[in-house]
Amino acid sequence: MARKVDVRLVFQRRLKQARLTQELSQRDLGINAGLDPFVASTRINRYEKGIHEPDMATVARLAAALKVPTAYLFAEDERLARMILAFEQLSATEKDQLLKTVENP
Amino acid sequence: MARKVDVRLVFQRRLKQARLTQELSQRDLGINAGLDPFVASTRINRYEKGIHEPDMATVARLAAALKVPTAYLFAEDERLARMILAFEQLSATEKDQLLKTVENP
DNA sequence: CCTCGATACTACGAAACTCGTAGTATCGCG
DNA sequence: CGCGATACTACGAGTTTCGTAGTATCGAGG
Repeated sequence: MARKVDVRLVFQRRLKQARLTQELSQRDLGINAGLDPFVASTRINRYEKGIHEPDMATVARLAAALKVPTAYLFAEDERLARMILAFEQLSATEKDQLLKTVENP
Repeated sequence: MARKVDVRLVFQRRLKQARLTQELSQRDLGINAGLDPFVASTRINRYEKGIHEPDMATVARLAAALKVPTAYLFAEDERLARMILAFEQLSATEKDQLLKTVENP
């Protein structure tokens, strides 16, 4: 029953890592996500450090600014995280095809 | 730029649907997620109706009670949602194999 | 039709949390 | 060292969620 890595830690890690991948400062990420430029740095910092939790709307805007699906930021399992990113790169038909093979036992 | 279905609506929908799939009442879902039995019904109801937002820790416990990955509850895209559920059913080696094929352009 | 149990839902004030403000600390480089 | 950019934080105000205490609705049985 134990062993559940806190989602908040997962969120922090994925947020920071995705930001660094996009080569954005905390401030610029916040601005790109539509936050007031005067508070962008402060708020992103608090989200990455786990001091505060953003609401869902903010999470979605962050994900958009980071060019990742919102779900990615909550993927505890590393393999699932990679799959989410890879899946997004596929065309609609490729997605359908992949689903067809994976969903059938 | 418009067209972003609110994540909150997605969350509400997936939460409710997953609960019905597990054939749980709002109350029982809350209890299974570790909420005080006296407030379980109230709180789950508010989450499903979008009146309040649960914090991340609560979301994770809800996902566990619903037997879905936390990320699933935030998957805006229907195909991605299905993929997340299907992916979880795979063995470790199957996941690795699938990733290998999908991650290579 | 009417009641009863279970399920779904809601108003209200108290408690908990995030917010903006106004900074300080640290890092990289000339 | 000094400067600009980036990272980080204490504090009170404002917002949000919380528990309490219900009411509304639905479905089956009498």
